[in-house]
Amino acid sequence: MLVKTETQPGYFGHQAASHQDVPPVCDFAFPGAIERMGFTNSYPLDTEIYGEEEPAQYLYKVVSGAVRTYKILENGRRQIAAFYVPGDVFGLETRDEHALSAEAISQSKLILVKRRDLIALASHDNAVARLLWTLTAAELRRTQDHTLLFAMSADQRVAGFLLEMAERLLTDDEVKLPMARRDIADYLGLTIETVSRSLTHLENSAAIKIPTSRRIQFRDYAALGRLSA
Amino acid sequence: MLVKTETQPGYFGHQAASHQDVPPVCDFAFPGAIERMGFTNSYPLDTEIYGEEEPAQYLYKVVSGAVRTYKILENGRRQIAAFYVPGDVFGLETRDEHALSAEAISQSKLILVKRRDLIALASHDNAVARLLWTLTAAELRRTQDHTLLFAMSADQRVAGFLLEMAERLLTDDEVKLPMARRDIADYLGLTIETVSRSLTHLENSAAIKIPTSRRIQFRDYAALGRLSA
DNA sequence: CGACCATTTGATATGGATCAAGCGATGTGG
DNA sequence: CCACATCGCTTGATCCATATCAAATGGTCG
Repeated sequence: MLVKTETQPGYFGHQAASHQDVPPVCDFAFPGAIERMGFTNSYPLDTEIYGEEEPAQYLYKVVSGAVRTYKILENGRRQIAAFYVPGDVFGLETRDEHALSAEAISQSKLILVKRRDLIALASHDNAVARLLWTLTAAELRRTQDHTLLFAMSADQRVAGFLLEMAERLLTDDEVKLPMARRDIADYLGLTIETVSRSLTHLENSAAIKIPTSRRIQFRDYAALGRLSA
Repeated sequence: MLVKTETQPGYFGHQAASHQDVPPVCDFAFPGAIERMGFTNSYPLDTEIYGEEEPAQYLYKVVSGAVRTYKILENGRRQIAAFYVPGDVFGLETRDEHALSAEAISQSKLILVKRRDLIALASHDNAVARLLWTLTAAELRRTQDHTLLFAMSADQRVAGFLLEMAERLLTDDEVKLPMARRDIADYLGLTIETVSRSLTHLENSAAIKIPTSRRIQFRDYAALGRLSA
């Protein structure tokens, strides 16, 4: 549960099908009709998508690549709030200005939809209004789960992080991490050294295997789950 | 910004007045018409309002007293997610089950509104739909700010916490804390001893004065702000 | 092949946890 | 009204997980 995230609409069961009459362009979380209101844009590695306190003009959906949102604290530390991978939606701000900055972690292709248009649409299309709510709610859930990680030890945080990534990126019992150790460290509130050591612990305890630093093979979910608990 | 929270509707300026035609029973965050759909209930000190994984039946607004939401981790630690004081709304869950438990921190009076009724209303009243979204968004913002605290030192977390409380509870340069040290510790991811020591540091540095353990007088906001930064 | 940068590994330092005592308010019974 | 128990908080002493500092390794790209 802790590492469960949910990007799909449909928390309210009977309402989930509200967009199914429109053939979806993408597999989930936001429907074709809305995507077609937007356009595609590409971002090279480590480029800014938007900055903190910039006006929030767009809602973004990841087509390919990956994105981090973060904030630089006055003490110089960077806290990463979330990672977004293909299918995820981000940038749906609640005020007119972004609370966080966003950067492409790797060469990324995004769909951008004008926030103003969406809000206007939501004011007479109830399904759109519900979608905006649902997306915000999913983000809230994800952020709450993130908070819980901070009550745990370094090894537990890393295990929890891996399970979160596995849920979103697993293919053939392996995850190709889109982010560097520094990003993982800044997401978990640890140093890169500690992240590295924790990964080594997990490998030594036969929970995972690390053929290369970006590839994590899952050997023993139960062990990871026990740790992340 | 870090400790800024916002319970009032109206992120979108021109939309904020959508409920003003109904005379509000309470001062802010959710309008009289909706409150009248609900009823009042009282909870003694330290009693459960709802438990994790219970069906989410109601939305709650604090009339008097105070509430904490939290989760008990498998390692036995309790992570407090948020505190709610008079005027605050909580319990607006995204799925059909609560993600967190809620308890009254002190003798509390709450207004309860049936979640199902609200969602039904939202499906044809656009202003209600926007309100639900706005409330969820405010909660997201609050949770994001909470996450940032974990990137800081103990003294900084405590200073940040005090500023957050000041924003919501300040009268005459003094805050009457509704919660015990243990609650503060579990909110900040520290021990009660460390919270106590940090408060002493802040008092020694003349930023605050602590006439009794529940009363905090603010002497030097700049110093607190500098710390919490 | 060689330079560069990310990652891992090693040695040491430290902030906050833990363990343990003291203190101060509140309440109870004599 | 005062001993005395209780409970929450503060203060003190020590320990430990993780940070920090430093070096070695390895993968990538010219």
